[in-house]
Amino acid sequence: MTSHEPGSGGGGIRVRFAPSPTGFLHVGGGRTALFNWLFARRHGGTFVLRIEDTDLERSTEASVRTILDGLAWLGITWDEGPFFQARNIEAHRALARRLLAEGKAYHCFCSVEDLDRKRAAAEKAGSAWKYDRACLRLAPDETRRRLAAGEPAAVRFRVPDGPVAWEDLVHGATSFESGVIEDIVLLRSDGTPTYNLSCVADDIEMRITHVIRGDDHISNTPKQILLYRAAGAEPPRFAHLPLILGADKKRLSKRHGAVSVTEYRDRGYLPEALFNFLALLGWSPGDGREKMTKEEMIAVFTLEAINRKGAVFDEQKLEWINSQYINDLPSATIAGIVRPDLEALGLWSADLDPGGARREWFLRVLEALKARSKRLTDFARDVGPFLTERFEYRPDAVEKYLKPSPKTGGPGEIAARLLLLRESLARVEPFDETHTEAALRGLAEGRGEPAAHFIHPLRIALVGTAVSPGIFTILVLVGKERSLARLDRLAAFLT
RNA sequence: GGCGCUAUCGUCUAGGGGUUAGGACGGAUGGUUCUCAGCCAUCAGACCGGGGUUCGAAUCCCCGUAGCGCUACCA
Repeated sequence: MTSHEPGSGGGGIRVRFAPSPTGFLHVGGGRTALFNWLFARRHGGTFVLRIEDTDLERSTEASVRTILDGLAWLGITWDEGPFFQARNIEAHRALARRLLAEGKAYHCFCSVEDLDRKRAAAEKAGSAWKYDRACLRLAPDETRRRLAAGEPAAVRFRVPDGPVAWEDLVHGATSFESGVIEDIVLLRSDGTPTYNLSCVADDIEMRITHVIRGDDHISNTPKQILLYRAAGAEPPRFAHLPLILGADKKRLSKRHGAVSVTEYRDRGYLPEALFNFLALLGWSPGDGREKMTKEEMIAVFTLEAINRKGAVFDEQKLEWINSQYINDLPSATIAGIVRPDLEALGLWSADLDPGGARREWFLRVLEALKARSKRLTDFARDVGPFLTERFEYRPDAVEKYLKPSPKTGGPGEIAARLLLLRESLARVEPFDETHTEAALRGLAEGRGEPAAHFIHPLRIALVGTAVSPGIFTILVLVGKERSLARLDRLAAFLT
C-alpha cells in the first residue's frame, strides 16, 4: 500500500534475518531482526528467516529453538522460512564451480599451517598480511596434476582490482580499495562453502533486495559485492546498523551482563517494552515520541533515520519503558503473567482463577501494586503477604520503624500502640478505606500523636516491609480478620 | 600495523548554515503524602580539537585526535 519507492516494484522488497545458531538470540541480533521486520512491514515486503548453520561444529538445534522463541516472543514474525543454509550447500558449491570454470576463482593448495605461519611472520615484522596468491601463479598443468593426485585444495575467489563502492542506506557513500582485500576462500579444502559464498549465493537465490545487518559486516560487504558481480547478479542495497554497546562503549557482550532476549523475558520485561527500547536504540521517529506501538513505528520507519553511531544499552531506560507498559496492562493480564511464578511459590489457588471467589479481590491487589512495579517479577515478590501469613519482617523495615527512639519509645510502647489500634480497628464497620483511616487518625489525634506512629508499624505488621501501596489500601485488601491477627503477631514479636 | 566506521548533556536522541541547542532516561531540589513508587514543578548537564569556506559553522570541507569494528579454510 505504501510501497512506491524505487526498487519496490517488480516483486517488492525482500529482506532477511540470518542468525547463526551458535547460542541464544542476542539483543543485538534481536534489534537487527527488528529493523528488518519494521522495514519489511513498512513497505509491504517480505521478511525471510534464514538460519546460517554452515558451521556444523558450533551450530545446535537448541540454539535454533531459542532464537525462534526469542523472535516469536518479541513479536517478530517471518513470512518465509526458517530456511537452513546447510541444506543449500550444493547450490553454493555450484556457484564456486562456475566461478572456477570462468576463471574468476582458483584452486589453492596452501595449508592452513603454512598460511598461519606466514601471517604470524608478517605480523611480527609489523606489516599487514594478505594472501600472496602463491597458488594463482601455479601452472594449469600442475594444478590439474595435484588435484588428480587427490591433494586437498581450497577454492579462492580472485579479487579483481579497482575500487568497490556502495551507497549504504545508513552510512551513505562507502568505499574500499579492492587492493586491500585478499583472495577470499570460497570453498574450504574439505569442500564446504564459507560464509561469504553461502551468504551471497542464498541472497541471490532468495532474491533479497535489502541486506540490513550489523556494522561488523561492513568489511564483508565489498567482498560480497564483488561476488555478486562475478556471479552476474545485481547486488542488493545495504544498510549497516550501528552496534549495541556496553557502558564501556565496547560491543555489548556477556561480560556486560544480560545479553540474551530470553534472559530479559525471564527478568520480567514485557516483549513490547524490549521491542520499543531496542527500536529506539539507534532509531527515532524524529518527533520526540518514545513510547510507540509497532504499528506506530511501522508507519514512520525509514532506514535513513537510523543513527550511524553505536548506542549504549541503558538498562535503566529499559526499566522505565517497561514500567510504562506495565502501567498500561489490565490487572487481569498481569494475573495471567504472574500466575506461573505464584504457582511455583505455592501461592496460587483455584479461587484466584477467572470466575473464582477471590478473583476480583486479587485483581485489586495487583492493581495496587502496579504503579510501583518496574518489572513483572516485582509482583511475585510483593504479592506474597496478601496471599499467605508466611512472610518475614524485613530487617531494613524493622531497623527503620521498630527501633527504640525518643519519639516513638521502645518496643513496649510500639506494641501497646499496635494493640490500641487493633482494638479500634476491630470496631470499624464497614472495613473500608474511609472508615479505617478515620479510626486510625482519630486514635492518633486522641493521644496527641502523629498518625505516622501508628502507620509505619502497621505497615510492617501487614506486609513486613517499609514500602507498600497506600496503608489504608492494603489494610482493606488484607481484610479485617487477618489485619487484626497480624497486629497481634507483630505486638507479640515486639514483646 | 592495515582497512573501514563514528563523534551533540553521564546515557538514548532532536536539530543540519543565523535556535535561549529541544526532548527522554538517570541525577538534584521543592510540592502532594503514611512509606516507596507515581504525579506536578524547578534545576544542573552537551555540539572532540584545529584549520578552512562563509557576513555567520554544532551544522559544509580538510586535517588531527579519540573510540569502535574488521583484519580466519568463524559467521
